[in-house]
Amino acid sequence: MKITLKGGNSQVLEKGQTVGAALKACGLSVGSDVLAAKVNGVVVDLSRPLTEDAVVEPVRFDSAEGREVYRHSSTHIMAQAVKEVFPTAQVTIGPALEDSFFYDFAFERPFTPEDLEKIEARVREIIKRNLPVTRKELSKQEAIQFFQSRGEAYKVELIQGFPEHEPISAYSQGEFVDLCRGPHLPATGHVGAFKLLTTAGAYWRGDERNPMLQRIYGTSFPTQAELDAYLARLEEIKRRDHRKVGKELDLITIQDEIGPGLVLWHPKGALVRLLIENFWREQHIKDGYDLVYSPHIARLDLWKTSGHVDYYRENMFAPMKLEGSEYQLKPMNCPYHIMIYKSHLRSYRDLPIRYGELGTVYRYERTGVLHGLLRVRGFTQDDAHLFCRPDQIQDEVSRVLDFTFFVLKSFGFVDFEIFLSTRPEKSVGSDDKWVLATDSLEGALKSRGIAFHLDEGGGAFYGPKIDIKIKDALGRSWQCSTIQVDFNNPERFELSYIGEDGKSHQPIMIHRALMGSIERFFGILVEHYGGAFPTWLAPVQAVVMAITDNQREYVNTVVAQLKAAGFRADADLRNEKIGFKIREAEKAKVPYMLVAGDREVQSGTLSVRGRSGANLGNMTGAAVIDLLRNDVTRAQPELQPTH
RNA sequence: GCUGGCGUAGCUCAAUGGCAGAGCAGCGGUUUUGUAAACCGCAGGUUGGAGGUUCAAUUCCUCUCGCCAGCUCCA
Repeated sequence: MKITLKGGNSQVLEKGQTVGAALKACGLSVGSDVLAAKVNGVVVDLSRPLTEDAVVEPVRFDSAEGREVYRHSSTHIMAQAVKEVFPTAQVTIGPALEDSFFYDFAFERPFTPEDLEKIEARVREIIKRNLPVTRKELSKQEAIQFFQSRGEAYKVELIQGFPEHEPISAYSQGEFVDLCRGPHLPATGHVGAFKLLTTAGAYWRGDERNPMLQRIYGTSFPTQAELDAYLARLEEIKRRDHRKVGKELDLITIQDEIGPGLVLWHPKGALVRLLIENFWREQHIKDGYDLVYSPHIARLDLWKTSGHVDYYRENMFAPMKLEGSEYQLKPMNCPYHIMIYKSHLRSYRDLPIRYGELGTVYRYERTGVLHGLLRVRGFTQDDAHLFCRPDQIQDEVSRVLDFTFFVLKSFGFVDFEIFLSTRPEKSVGSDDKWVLATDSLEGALKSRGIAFHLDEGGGAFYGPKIDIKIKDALGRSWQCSTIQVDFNNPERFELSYIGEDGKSHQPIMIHRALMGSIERFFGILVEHYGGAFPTWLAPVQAVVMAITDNQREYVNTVVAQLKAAGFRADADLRNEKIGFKIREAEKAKVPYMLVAGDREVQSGTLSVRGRSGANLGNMTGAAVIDLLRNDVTRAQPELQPTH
């Protein structure tokens, strides 16, 4: 058989040689960094025998596939350790995650931190034993018998769900045998640095009616340095947590007395929010939206017409009775915008119509899902509804895409991931409509040269959608923006417009949100910047500090000058040393610190210190204003919506 | 909603059945200060809430509210 190393030379080998041997024969030095191999594009164990011509390629930790193999073997080692330390624990499933892995065990009690220490010690020992990992294939019957004999009821249940006549693979390392598709590392000694992270409860097969299993999370890396870097990143995520930073910077609180998931915006947080909202409104008006307002409650009948009572009830606050009819706190803005549309007879000439609103909605979220600002019960959507003719969908969506990227970039997000979700199994609307809408969305993405992932069947029941995920400074993705075509509401509310032909037609409706929820977006912004907002969003842009009481008057004059120029500046005239004032301003993440002592008063300047200690030298008040002005305009991208 | 952990001063955290404590912040004073913490003093509490066990509960038990980590959910 002819074996070719991808991008390298070929060798003719006898059948039955292992993949590892083949890689070597092709001239590759196979060290412990080679974890597995791709044979004709499929990742397999190095110990797999080859039987026919193939292109082979080493898999290392630097690829997603390599990391998966590495973490998967790591979780097997952890499972082996748990079985050795706690023989009564039953194994269930244990997959690799992006940066880590977990394994779920059926055990009579939760694992304690002391248990984890014991398990981790045993893991190190198993790594040291350097047990070879071997694969064997069993028939379904053999597999069931084998795992039954070992008392692994969950494995048996899994196998029973497998197809009848396909062989089932199991991997063993020493005494430990696990049902597993593989592939795996050649031996346990290939794992370098290992750490158990946390424990958690998790339902068997993710179903809350099933027994609760004990999940252990862990991670592993080839070197201690890589593990340390990962742990440092986790620390950084903790440091930037918007709940912590929000409290430290006095931006927002969520208080028990007010209620869970309900946010109080303190003056500084409210100011940042105001700046976000002002920007949002200005840009929407520029981009051809009509801004509207709608009330927080409406008759329950409206929500019956919209279908929310039928399909969304469990996420709605209970209705309240008033004057013999029921009213509902709004979970969505769309019905109101629809009613504004319906308040006139519309002509095809009026379309598209774009109604935008920073609309506050209330949703009853189950207590367990609430999470700081990222998941709340009362929040403001940057919502808009576009009503257009079917032939306008693509242009409208292209326009929204341009606008979305413009807005997101303005807030400092530059990495995006785009998903196009198509028709799910349960859906409303004719085939024609779905095809037209889906083609229009795809056409819009293509017209802008935007790469996207296809999420087949991931659309809403009422229409296809485009979701945009942003990546923050720590590389985490967040879904904020969504553009959804809706065939359902125009139908339910019997929307119409008079076409060129003088007949009545149904408009297409598009829901879209750019930031999603202001609360959530604000939380993400706080974490993205670690509280150090860019100057245009900073609640306090500059603090002018007096060294001694001698400069009080001078400082006040400078502050007045900055304020007159439209900047947010405070004076710090307290009886404190300059080091203390600097420290406080640094902790408050103020972008500019302007120090005035006798020298500055003499020369009519300020000693300018940037956030995080940058010494920007001495400048006049006018020069400081230029500096701030530059900084503020630089943060707003030169780019404009391109349509 | 489920599993586990947690809840003490404005904040961060001590005290494990026996008088509730520290640092920071706050207030008063001293100090007039040069780029991330000057010094002295004062005040600050229904230990999340309700009930129970006990001579005695922050500590043990029950219920409840909230938070945290997950699970589930997110038409």
